[in-house]
Amino acid sequence: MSTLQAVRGMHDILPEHMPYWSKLERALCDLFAAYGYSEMRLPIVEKTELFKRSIGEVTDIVEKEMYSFDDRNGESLTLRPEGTAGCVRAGIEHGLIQPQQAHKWWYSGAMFRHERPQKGRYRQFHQVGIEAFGLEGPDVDVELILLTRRLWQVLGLSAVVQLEINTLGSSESRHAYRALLVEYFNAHRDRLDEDSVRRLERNPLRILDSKNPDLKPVIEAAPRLYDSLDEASRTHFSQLQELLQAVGVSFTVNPHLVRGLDYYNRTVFEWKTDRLGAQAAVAAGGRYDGLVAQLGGKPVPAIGCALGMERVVALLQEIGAAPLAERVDVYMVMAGDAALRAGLGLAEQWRDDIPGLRMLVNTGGGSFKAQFRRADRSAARWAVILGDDEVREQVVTLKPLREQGEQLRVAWADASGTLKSLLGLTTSSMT
RNA sequence: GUGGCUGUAGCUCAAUAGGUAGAGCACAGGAUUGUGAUUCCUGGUGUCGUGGGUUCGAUUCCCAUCAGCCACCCCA
Repeated sequence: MSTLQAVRGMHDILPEHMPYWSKLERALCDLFAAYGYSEMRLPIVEKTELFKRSIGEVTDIVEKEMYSFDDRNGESLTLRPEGTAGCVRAGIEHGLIQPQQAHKWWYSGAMFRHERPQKGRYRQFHQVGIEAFGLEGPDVDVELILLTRRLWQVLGLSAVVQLEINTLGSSESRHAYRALLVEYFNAHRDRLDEDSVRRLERNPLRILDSKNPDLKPVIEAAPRLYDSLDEASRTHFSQLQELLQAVGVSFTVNPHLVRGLDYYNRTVFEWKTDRLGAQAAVAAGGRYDGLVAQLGGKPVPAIGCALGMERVVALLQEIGAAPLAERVDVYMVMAGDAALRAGLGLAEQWRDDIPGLRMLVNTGGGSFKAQFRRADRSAARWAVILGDDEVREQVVTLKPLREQGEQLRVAWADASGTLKSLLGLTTSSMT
């Protein structure tokens, strides 16, 4: 192969896509500030052991999807496949996660999973993680859902996402149920398909969610999770539903909603869409009350949620959302060496005089026609014209590009004042 | 990891029952010796994804490989 290509599944996000990303990122930042969640930044690489102990040894992620390698000292390191483990590790390591204390954090960044690339699925992808520690819920469970629901509202995506919730019960009741299920499906092993036999070892709860219609009778006769649910989890779940109803959040209970990571318990939820092909989950999360202790911290309840940024961006494009357009105030058109010399200086002076000014100075020469074409395509509101005549008379010509109007000729000494009032710029206009 | 489809100019695509390729858009210059649309004229580029095989000759046929897409699986 003579030309270099990006590594499979690791995509470039080009300038033309950034307006959608910026729209999402700004909305998120505003929301986190509004709800009182603090940002943290975490390493992309962690010890492999961390993911094995948190996500679970027999999950797909740990068994076959991690980018792991040996460090120079022989220790196994891994490119993070998800964010919660590193967040919990950091919280414990710095003594932040303590009983009787609440913390609400968020972070974002690249995650890595060696899966087959597909629409909405990449080997390097970006997640926003939201975590809350030290709170039993279900009030904080609802807050997390409300925060994400508000994000959809802000982005105009409410109509294309639906909320599903479920409970997995306490770790104990979940494990008891799991054993019950394994026993049941083992007794009917001959009626399972190949995938489900494999799931029997790995994640038996997922058999319940099989897409194979042949399995429907076996699945319907299987023991139900709700029958094994402990009393406290039952109460937690019904309070959660009452609170959601009280604040007008619509949802469906999906008894088959199971998370792929081992550490979840009690509340799990998922925002799904039918606009992105098979990759339906846009954001998903749940409680992980046992994880902090499991990783060596004190027992502290926690809940978290992850949002797939590529998927949200894809949704924004899918529904034809308006990208966040960058404003351009002025495009400077120049003809000749004298104009270039004068123009570069004038432009710098205006940048000093007019805070917030967004000005493109023509580079690379070109005829007036070409320069005006560039000015037009830049979406600038005004063209500043500097040719031989203007340089001789020490003036600039200002031409409105977005609306009808006469050209103005302004002396260099007055130009920044005139521009400032024409543009109506104040120091705080940062659109 | 499994299966199906695809891969030609910067982008979207066409063509050649095997004889080394075109169009639109975009870009540059001009008609308009200093003014954005439209129109018209002019201009260039392709290792036809990569490697190998068959053939006098392969972009076309065969094999492999890489990548993309779609689904399974899994998940954000």
